Amino acid sequence: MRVRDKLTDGLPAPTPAEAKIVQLLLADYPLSGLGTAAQIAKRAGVSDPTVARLVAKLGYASFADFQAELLAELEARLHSPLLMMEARRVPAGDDHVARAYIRSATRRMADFSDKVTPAIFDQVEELVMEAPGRVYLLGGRFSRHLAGMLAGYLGQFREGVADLGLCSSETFDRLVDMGRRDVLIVFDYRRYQSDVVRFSEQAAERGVRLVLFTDPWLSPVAAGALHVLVAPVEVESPYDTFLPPLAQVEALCTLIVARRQERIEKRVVEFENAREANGVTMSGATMSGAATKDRNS
Amino acid sequence: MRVRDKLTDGLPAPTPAEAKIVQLLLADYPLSGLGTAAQIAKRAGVSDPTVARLVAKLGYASFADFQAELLAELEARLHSPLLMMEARRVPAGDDHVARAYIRSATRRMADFSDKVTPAIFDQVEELVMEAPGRVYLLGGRFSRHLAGMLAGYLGQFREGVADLGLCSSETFDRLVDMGRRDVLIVFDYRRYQSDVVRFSEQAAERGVRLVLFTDPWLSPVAAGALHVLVAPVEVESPYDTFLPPLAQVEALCTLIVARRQERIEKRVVEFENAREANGVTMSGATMSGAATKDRNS
DNA sequence: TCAATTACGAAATGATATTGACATAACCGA
DNA sequence: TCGGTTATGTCAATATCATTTCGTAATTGA
Repeated sequence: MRVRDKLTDGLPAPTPAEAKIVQLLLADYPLSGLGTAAQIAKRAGVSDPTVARLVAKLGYASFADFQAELLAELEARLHSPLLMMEARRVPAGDDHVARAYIRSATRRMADFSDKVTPAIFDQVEELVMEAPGRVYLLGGRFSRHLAGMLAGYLGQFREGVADLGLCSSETFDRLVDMGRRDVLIVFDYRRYQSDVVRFSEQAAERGVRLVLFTDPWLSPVAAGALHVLVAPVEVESPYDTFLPPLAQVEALCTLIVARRQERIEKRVVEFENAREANGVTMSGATMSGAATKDRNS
Repeated sequence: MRVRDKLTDGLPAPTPAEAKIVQLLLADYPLSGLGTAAQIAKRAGVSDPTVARLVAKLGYASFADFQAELLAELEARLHSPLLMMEARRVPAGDDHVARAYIRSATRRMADFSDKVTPAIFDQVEELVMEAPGRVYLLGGRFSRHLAGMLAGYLGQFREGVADLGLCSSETFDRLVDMGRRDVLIVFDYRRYQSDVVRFSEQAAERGVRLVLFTDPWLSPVAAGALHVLVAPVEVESPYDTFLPPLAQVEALCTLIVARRQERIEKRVVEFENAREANGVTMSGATMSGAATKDRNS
């Protein structure tokens, strides 16, 4: 039963003081119930114990219990309209699964874009580009592909970038080469993989500075990480989405390029020349892509 | 200034503990900030005074002051649902590079989500899941990670999935095993890689059915492909984005799961058991993630 | 009008929260 | 490697809160 219903129908014969409180709580439901019991009492013009007695009468074990239910309702009310907001344009429901998924993921991205903390990107950018040692990349079963992608970009930006790939027994051998001067970038999303966590912990013990990409539930790696980049992953799908994490990766790369333009340009040009010379990319009618693409299209 | 803005931009260089709190508060904003400071501290894994110090740093006289503003915002939001739209404020222009990028990518995604053609997903789903032979995955320098990710998912859905990884000279040896019964899924975005194109063409000649993920300028592979999935890649960045392509990949997987539930569930459960038995994932307080995750958080 | 019952507030209490002071640990520059 | 600095947890003091107890006022039924 909803809290609101209990307020309206839960009391067969409310006393005058009770009526005052109920009226106040319903006035701008559910916000008025969010403060302390004392505040409610004062605003309703009754004494503190009367409020306590009321919630007890309504069947709650305590005022805290009552407030917890109120919060749960508020959460439901706050979450669903937010996520439905943009979906309403389309008579959702019998939409195609694929399009529904992309819409859902897009909404998640929009939600995420308002919660980005730029400062952490600055810090990670600084750490990764200034690290005197090497930069190692590690990921879980799926997230390792994010690691690989970031490794690909970083390799264009600086030397000494190493993608550890799949975490195997041999991977642990790499630990002996890792130390204070190095940085380890870990991707770990639920369900957190024990080998990734163990490797990260051992690296942290060796003084390696850790950067962690994870979900809001925080991988255990977070404990030893210097910087933690959190991204939402939930969508209307049995699987979690990697779109927000990928957005973080790409945003970080964009930031690095913006900050270290001169240093990177030289390096990228050399790469391009090497690739060109070996005919790696199609020469013909291709547009200038990647790092050198023109911006006017 | 809104509380949320202070959280995202109020700290030029948040300390690790501060970052933890900020992320928690943003995670399900603004509800997570409604409890007591002690609750927040416990959930963020920091001490009570650290929370108090943070709100002080953000310019609030006290924690109560901070919470009062939070409540005021919540009230405004609840009273006029239209205000929720206003939350999508227009960036001032001198926005941080990282956030500007994510906003840009989000807009690209929103644009893309209106242009999805569901039919092609159905066709690809059918082709991939019904193919009597094997399913091969191939990608370019960066896009091969998308291929790897899709390979990871597909491997859970059916047998005979092979990620070809980096296109090397040895990769071409695999051609001899490929034939009419097989499917090759190619990821090729500008700049199109000649080895990927050549491999795909030769596969097509052998009767392998091709599925191509590419950008609007169409990789040369498109000529011999049975199905082509196009996704926009341009953003406000020197690099192209892989967000829309990744969204396609994830949407395809979601579709497959939705269509082949029974068949897949058995397979996934077996995988899970094997992983469980070998302690691959953290056993403790981890939520049930991925395919078996619960949806009530 | 009276007595019994219920409602209610004042004060007290035990618990909890906030915040300041202090100490330790981590970090940074030399 | 070593001071100086900052960050952060521990402890303690104070304030506040929820809740119990008790006494009084209001209400009800005869």
